[in-house]
Amino acid sequence: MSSDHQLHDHQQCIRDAITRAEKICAERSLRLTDLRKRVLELIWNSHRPVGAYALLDELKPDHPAAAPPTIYRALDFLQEHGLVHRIQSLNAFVGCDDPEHNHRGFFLICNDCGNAVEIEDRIIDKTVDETAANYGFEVQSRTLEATGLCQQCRAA
Amino acid sequence: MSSDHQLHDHQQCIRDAITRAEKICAERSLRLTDLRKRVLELIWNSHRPVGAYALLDELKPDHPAAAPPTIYRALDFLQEHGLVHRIQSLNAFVGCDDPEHNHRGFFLICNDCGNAVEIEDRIIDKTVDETAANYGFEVQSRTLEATGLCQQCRAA
DNA sequence: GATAGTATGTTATATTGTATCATTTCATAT
DNA sequence: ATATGAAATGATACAATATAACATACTATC
Repeated sequence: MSSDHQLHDHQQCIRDAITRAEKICAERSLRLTDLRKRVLELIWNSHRPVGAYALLDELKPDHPAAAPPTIYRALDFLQEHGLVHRIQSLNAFVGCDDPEHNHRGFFLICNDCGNAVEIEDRIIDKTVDETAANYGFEVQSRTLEATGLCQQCRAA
Repeated sequence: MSSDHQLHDHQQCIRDAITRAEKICAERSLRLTDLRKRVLELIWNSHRPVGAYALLDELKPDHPAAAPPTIYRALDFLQEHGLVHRIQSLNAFVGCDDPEHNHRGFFLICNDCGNAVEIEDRIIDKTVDETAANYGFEVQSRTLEATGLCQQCRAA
């Protein structure tokens, strides 16, 4: 069945994300603790941005001591090393597909299904930096988030 | 003295913003009440994004009944009609220079002085929309905020 | 196994934002 | 001028998001 296949893909997707994280943390001598790994898994459970308190609720069953700082510290670590991104317009977090490459994503957030896809696009980054430079502004960080309808939801 | 001139410019800038707001509200049969006008003035007191609770504190002396909903309702009104914008990465608000023209700004936020400047740039908007379209995504709203150093602060 | 640095536990609190219902104000029609 | 309905504001309570501060536990290295 297709749903089995999807399910398999989904589980695989999470495992891949964890594998990438483990690789990076090993390379950089970072400690991907059980807690941090678990939070990363929970984030990857969907492609929707997830709020810190939603993660906390999901974490609590198998981690009763979890409190807000627990989550926020794990998220800080994961963000700091590019494993997750924060979606400013939603106060929520998504996994990063490509943590090896230091970057700031461009997020497409579907108003219908809620999924967020991250795009890396050098042209946009360049255009943004150059436009800012025209105003004498030196860009250090970018936040670029668009909401709208994803391909699937437009078709449906 | 230069500071006098600056002060004058600043006061003039606020008055201009209010004048623009009055014009727009008159044209559209909107009610720019004393409260809303006052909140808009407070926002224009600086070019820095201001938080809702900071506005509330500034409002309270001459408006003792003010409570969080007071501010948020005024901000909703002002945003809805393009008179102010929300800076998502700061949970704060800035006045809009060009409320006549329905748009989403591109904000340059200085990490040093805290000022935010709004740019309107059709090329960026177009690039964003087109890039999204390459992924089958139809953009409905954009959030574009860059932090860095403004011209003045780079020079200093 | 002592120690120093990192990570987590624990409690409390700060900050940001809404829900809800009561009251007042305002424009319009009568 | 007043009745009326819609819009705006008052007032109270609370929800949701995020951090401060200090105690304890873990882990790598010596």
